[in-house]
Amino acid sequence: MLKESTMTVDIDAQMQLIKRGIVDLIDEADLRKKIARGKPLTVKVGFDPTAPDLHLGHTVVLHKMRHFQELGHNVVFLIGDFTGRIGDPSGRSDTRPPLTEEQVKANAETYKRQVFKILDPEKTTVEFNSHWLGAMNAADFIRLTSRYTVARMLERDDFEKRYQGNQPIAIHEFMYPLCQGYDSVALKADVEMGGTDQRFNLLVGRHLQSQYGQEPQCIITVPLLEGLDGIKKMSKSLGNYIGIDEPASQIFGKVMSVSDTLMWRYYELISTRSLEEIAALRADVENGTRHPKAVKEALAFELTARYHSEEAAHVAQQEFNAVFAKGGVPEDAPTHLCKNGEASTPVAFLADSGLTASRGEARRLVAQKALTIDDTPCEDGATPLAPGEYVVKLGKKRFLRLTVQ
RNA sequence: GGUGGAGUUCCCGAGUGGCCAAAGGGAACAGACUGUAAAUCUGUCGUCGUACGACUUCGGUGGUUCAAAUCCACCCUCCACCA
Repeated sequence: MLKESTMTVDIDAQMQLIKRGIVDLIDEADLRKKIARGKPLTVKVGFDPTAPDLHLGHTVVLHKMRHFQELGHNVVFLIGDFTGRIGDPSGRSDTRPPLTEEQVKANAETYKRQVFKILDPEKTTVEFNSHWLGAMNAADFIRLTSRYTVARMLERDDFEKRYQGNQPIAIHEFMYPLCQGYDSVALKADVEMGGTDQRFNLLVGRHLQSQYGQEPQCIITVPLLEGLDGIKKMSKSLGNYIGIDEPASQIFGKVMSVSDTLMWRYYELISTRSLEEIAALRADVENGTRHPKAVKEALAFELTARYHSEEAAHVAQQEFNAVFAKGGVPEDAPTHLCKNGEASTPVAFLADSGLTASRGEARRLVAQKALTIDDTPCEDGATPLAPGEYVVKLGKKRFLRLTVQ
């Protein structure tokens, strides 16, 4: 009896961590049952091999995977090399060119290097779904498709909308969820996770597993992290992302540019602080004990340190404050050389150095008082600079070290 | 296979022969205010020129015209309906 009650507490503790920041858990009772057996669970998450550059948006689910690892479970990092070749239907984007095996391998290596900044390599299995999907023949595949109905397929939100709105749905789009679901069968997954946009696909896996005589997986969805604009989801194509491979100064600076509202979202979803700690920070900001900027710096520091190192984060923080609070210049500012004094007018070197897209833009910005040379505002774009070295600042974010011979 | 519709500058979207580099909105950028936050105000937002200006652009190619994003022909792409 005593033993059983301590077990229950243990499960409660696990559930608390698992449930942090998630949107759906289907089905909670199921998950408790699975955990109660005391065997490590197989937790599966799929990734698209065409985009190996991870950004903070992807890390939401990676952190959740990490939570499972901390609780002693096994995590499968599944690279959807087979499904990736078919093309993601929900995006309705252009058909992606098929990847070669070398590309897939290279991308997989990139993935590993990146994800193990969060995941524990010891407790992570990397798999490729071409192993089992590629081995299927037509008969196998049609057998798979017989396990699901069109009506149920049309329950998916975007299919439903398109069907009702007389928008086309290609047949292969139905295959994508089936393949993904079959991955769960092949891996005998206990849990599958993904963004909220994946909910339907995850549920298909649950159904297929029971069709194939397995115990259905539990599914967990995590929120889609908003990008730097604070509105749209973080994505590379929208350009509102923070890549985890970016230089420390970039990560730090980008986090600092995020709005105060969004900062709390990042805290909840991608920082390792406890929820209590975050609530305390929020209370302090609200009653004026702490400055929101300081809280944001702490977040920027944490994230920069994770993807680089504490030292790098310190440097990035110092530089950030030197540059933006005191008007300094970043270390990695681009340089430009005007040979023999040629093209040394501001309009010319701004455009030639690539700081502006065109001379017209340079001219406009100068007219708008955006240009500072050696801390002196410059409104004259037409007068050549004398030979020497200059520090050029354009607006708040563009810098140039200029040498005129 | 047939019929009809659509393709405009980063995005959405006006524009049916000259007054169109092309309305409006969004995004973006700059300035003021700040904490490289938010909100707000102002301005900019094809290229080249200090500029009245010149040049390039409205899916592609060719044509009509003094003049085309706007008209015609063919082509490409996308979509809908019917089969």
